[in-house]
Amino acid sequence: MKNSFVEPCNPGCSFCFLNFTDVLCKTHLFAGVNPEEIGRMIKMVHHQVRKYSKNDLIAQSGDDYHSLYFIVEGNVVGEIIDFEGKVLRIEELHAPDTIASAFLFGDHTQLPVNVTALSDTKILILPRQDLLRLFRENERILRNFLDMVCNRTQNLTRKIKMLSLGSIRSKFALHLLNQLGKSSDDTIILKNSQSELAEIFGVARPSLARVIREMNEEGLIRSSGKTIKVLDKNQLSSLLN
Amino acid sequence: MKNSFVEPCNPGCSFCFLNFTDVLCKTHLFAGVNPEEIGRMIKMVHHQVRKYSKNDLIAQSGDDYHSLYFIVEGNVVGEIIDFEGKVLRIEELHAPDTIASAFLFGDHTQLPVNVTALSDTKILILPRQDLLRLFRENERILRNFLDMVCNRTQNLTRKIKMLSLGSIRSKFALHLLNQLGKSSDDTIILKNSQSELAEIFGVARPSLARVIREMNEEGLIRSSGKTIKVLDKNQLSSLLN
DNA sequence: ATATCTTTGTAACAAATGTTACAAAGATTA
DNA sequence: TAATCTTTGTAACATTTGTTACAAAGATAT
Repeated sequence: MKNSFVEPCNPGCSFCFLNFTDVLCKTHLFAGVNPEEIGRMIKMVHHQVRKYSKNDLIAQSGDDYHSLYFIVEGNVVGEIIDFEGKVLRIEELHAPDTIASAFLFGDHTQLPVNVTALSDTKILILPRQDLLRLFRENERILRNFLDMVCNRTQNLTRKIKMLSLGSIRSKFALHLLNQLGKSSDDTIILKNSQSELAEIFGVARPSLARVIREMNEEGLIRSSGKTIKVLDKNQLSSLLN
Repeated sequence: MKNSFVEPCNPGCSFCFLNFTDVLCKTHLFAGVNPEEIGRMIKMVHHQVRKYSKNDLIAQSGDDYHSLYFIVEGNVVGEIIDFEGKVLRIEELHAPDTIASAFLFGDHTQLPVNVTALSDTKILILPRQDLLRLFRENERILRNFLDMVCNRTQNLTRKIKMLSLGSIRSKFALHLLNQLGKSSDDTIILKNSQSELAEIFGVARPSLARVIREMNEEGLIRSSGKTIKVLDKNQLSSLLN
């Protein structure tokens, strides 16, 4: 595991991030920056690599999140603890994800979750001020960060649009119209199973199946398995009100 | 309306943004930057002020959004047009809002809506590259932009959490626990009417009223009007699974 | 081909939510 | 105070969705 050929970034550095520049250039933040340049950039600013063992607490709900945490090795989980001490909600992150980048700026920088190591994990830590310095030094890194947050905003917005639609019928209609948008053909081949779609919509699988059958009976679509032909686009889009 | 004392920012400038620095310093992006500095910064980069009359189309769905649009005067609306030409969804923006800042970066920079002037409107336009230049020149502006997008991400995430909860009961429980979070007292005074809450939750108002009555009957809460005392915090939080 | 697993289709019933309508209680204004 | 408007509480009924269970159809591995 340990790479004995890597010189530490400075004489006091006991466990150097330079072991992980190949991982870092796979993160969104450093995409398109070559490993040498990443090394040069990070050496310029304050940084730290920390090792955690399985089940170690990496960060605690309520902590002020003033540094960006990159997972360079391992897996972590975000958990909310309720009043009784029970675990409530879980999101898993894997190596080369970035932890909670949306909480590094904005009015509330307190973490909303406990972050725990699921396996032996190594984290590169960059203080907020030093990340800002990287933004000034390398516009590509700034662009990458802006792309990350804007992409997330767009995804969240899409998800809210989906969840805001009242009925299963309208959620499915939105999904069909989105898939249709690209091609001029009226036939769609679903990429997800019914179970997956039901999960995305936040509904029960048999309920989705029933709605699909009803839409067939009413002549809105003609479906068989994953292949669906849209027969009445206008009526579908009128479901989105 | 016209301020005859303002010198244009350059000799070729027919309608100068310098009329609006007092508006711009109220935008999130330029918050904390004084009007003189805003003037100095914007003069350095490409920019444009455009006037629109009521009902003018400002930007069209599908347009590549390569410049940031500031509303310095007036009101606009974002609309989605369906296959039949009917207007589907509406969001209003007012003077000093910024239009669609989440679509200036990321993988998809095509606008998802038509933007139309609701009244006589003036828009300051800053190309993406020039906004990036402002970010390099003034860290406060960069911080403001990062704060804006991160705040939005946090809000959207909260909203998704709310919408993902299946039942009205659990949505109301989450709302109560959020309000409670700050104070150590167990009594809450709701800030919204039932109708507003129902709107936020995306449910029907009488349905919410029914759920509140049931939670009273079961001894979870004791409510009368907008005053609610939480009696069983543990059971409330167990609704969030 | 057989066995096994996953996906899809369906039905019966339970539970939750929406709809509509109206009355009571507060709040506001003349 | 009276009149009016808004908010809240409630009931009856319709509609939608969830739950559970099972069968049929595909897919995959042996």
